[in-house]
Amino acid sequence: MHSTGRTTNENAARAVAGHSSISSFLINHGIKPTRQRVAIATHLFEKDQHLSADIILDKVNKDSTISTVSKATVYNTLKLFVDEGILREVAIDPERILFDTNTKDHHHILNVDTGEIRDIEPLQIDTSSLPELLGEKLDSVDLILKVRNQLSAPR
Amino acid sequence: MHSTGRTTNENAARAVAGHSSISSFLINHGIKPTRQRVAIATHLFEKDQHLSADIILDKVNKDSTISTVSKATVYNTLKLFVDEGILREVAIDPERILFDTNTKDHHHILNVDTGEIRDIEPLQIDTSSLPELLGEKLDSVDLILKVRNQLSAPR
DNA sequence: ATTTATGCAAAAACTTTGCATCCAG
DNA sequence: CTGGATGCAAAGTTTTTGCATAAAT
Repeated sequence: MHSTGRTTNENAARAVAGHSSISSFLINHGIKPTRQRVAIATHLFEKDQHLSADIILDKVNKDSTISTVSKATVYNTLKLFVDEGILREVAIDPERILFDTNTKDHHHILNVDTGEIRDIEPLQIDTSSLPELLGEKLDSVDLILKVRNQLSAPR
Repeated sequence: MHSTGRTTNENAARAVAGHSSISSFLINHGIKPTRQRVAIATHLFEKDQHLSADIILDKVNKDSTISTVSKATVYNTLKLFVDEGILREVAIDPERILFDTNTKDHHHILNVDTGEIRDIEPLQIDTSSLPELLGEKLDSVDLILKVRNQLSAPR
């Protein structure tokens, strides 16, 4: 229902590239660009990444060239960004709720040894054996491939 | 490394069916069957289900024909069950960490309107377009299909 | 001036830890 | 007895809420 002809992520990238046009990026999505929100958005959207609420808090308050922010505001702002569709909340690792700045259709690889998360292109999934959805429609497909380091036998 | 010729779930079902042989089920998995653990396991494994820590606490303490249990013990016991492989921690909904009594290979459908979670058989996934895993090996595949109720137009 | 939105301190909810107690050998 | 395991109160984290303040009309 946002009527730009551009995807969210192109906007985000452009906004960051164009430095302080983070503001217009937020405005374009119906979000008032307060100092705190601009500070949070600047750190969030600097690249595609998966961050937890308190990592974001740290980032923002360490480099507080823009503004310092409370924990509550970080949580509230992240929730707002999710509601407005510029950020995605993902349950990749049960240990931590992460926010994913890539809102395009994609899947994840989680290295359970290192905690590293990588984005991958959507894979083909054969849903022909799926039981029919009565009165329901498919909304999204979350796929997480968990991998481990090959510590021992290379074979 | 557990050497019964039976799957975990058959054991669980049998254990519950055979009433107080929950104890032997726990013992078979190297878990000392204390009163608290038996109480928790009895409620957990009564059927395949997805429960959060405090739902389990409620269940156990409401019907405390066996024992009453503190919150901490529920958390510690659940973690123990996960470590011993009779329970699975799943990140299906970012809002809540759930424990899944079905430890067989399977996937999930989450109805985001109702919060209901259903198990489904593993679907075929085409991994041919996957980037190669250098020094890593695939450990598990988590697939969550999110569905919505068809509130409006059926077409 | 009134209304609506914002940001944060405090409260609530969730999870972990340290230690007193229990139990098996 | 003794050593290891157990269970929980209390501490530590994380998240939400309610309200004082700020912005917009």
